[in-house]
Amino acid sequence: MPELPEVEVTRRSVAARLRGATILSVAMGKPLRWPLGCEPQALAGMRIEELDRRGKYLLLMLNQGVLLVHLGMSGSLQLTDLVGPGAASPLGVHDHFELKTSFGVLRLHDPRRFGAVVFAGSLSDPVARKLLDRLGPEPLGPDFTAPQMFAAMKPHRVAIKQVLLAGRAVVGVGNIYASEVLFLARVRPTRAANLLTKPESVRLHAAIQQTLARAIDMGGTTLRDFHDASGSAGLFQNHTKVYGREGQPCDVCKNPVRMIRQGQRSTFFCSVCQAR
DNA sequence: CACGGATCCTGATGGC
DNA sequence: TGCCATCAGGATCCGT
Repeated sequence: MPELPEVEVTRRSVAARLRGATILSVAMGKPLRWPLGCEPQALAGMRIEELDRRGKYLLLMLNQGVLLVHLGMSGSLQLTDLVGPGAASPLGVHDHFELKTSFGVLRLHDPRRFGAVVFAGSLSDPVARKLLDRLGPEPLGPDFTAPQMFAAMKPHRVAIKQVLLAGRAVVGVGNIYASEVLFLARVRPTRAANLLTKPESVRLHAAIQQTLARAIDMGGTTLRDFHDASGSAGLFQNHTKVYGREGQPCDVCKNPVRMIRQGQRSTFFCSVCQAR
């Protein structure tokens, strides 16, 4: 499910309510992608000082460490009251991690369990660095520039869409937004990354920033089950130009949108608007 | 290093 | 209705 916009929407929906909360207890369901890395109850008593994000990782900054939360393909967070009418019910079959805090109950719901919650002593801890070090620049941050992205494409002769997904040239662009961004930039997804021209890299850079920012503003993309921590669905799925629109007329030229497979993932594009 | 493919897991969907 | 194959928003690991 979640690409960068969905994680950011999740972060925003949780941050204001959990900042300053003290962890009271921890409950776990089935194993996630990676082990937590500490005794669950060792988190009790720690305080959540800030909620940050790096790529698709949500970072719960604690006074004695950090929890790195990844939503995988099907994860979402839910935040409910600790007591009262809106209080959390017992853990469901797909609830695999729960933090009871003084300000509310935070749960990770993740049917496919590709998600993860990992504790590290700090962001410079090897545990955290192993996950974060390889990530490319933040698409909405100052390190992401058209020249930097152009240079990052140079070592790669594979299709540009796959390079976007790999997260080294820029982080956070997943399968939906990769198709959208390439359409907006008028670059064919199959183009060899190292053959991207400078003008194209300028267009692609702008398309990435614009598309992700817009998706965040719209609350992300809800295809089937994404919701922010308060339960609200996103709206961006109503505005995709190519993703999920195989056979439908292109917004710009009316030619049918095509679907191909690249690396076992679907790619959508317009063969006229994205001629090469 | 770069690349392609298998892999983790569950649920929805479509063909027969 | 059941059964089977395929596909789904991610990302790592392994062999070449």
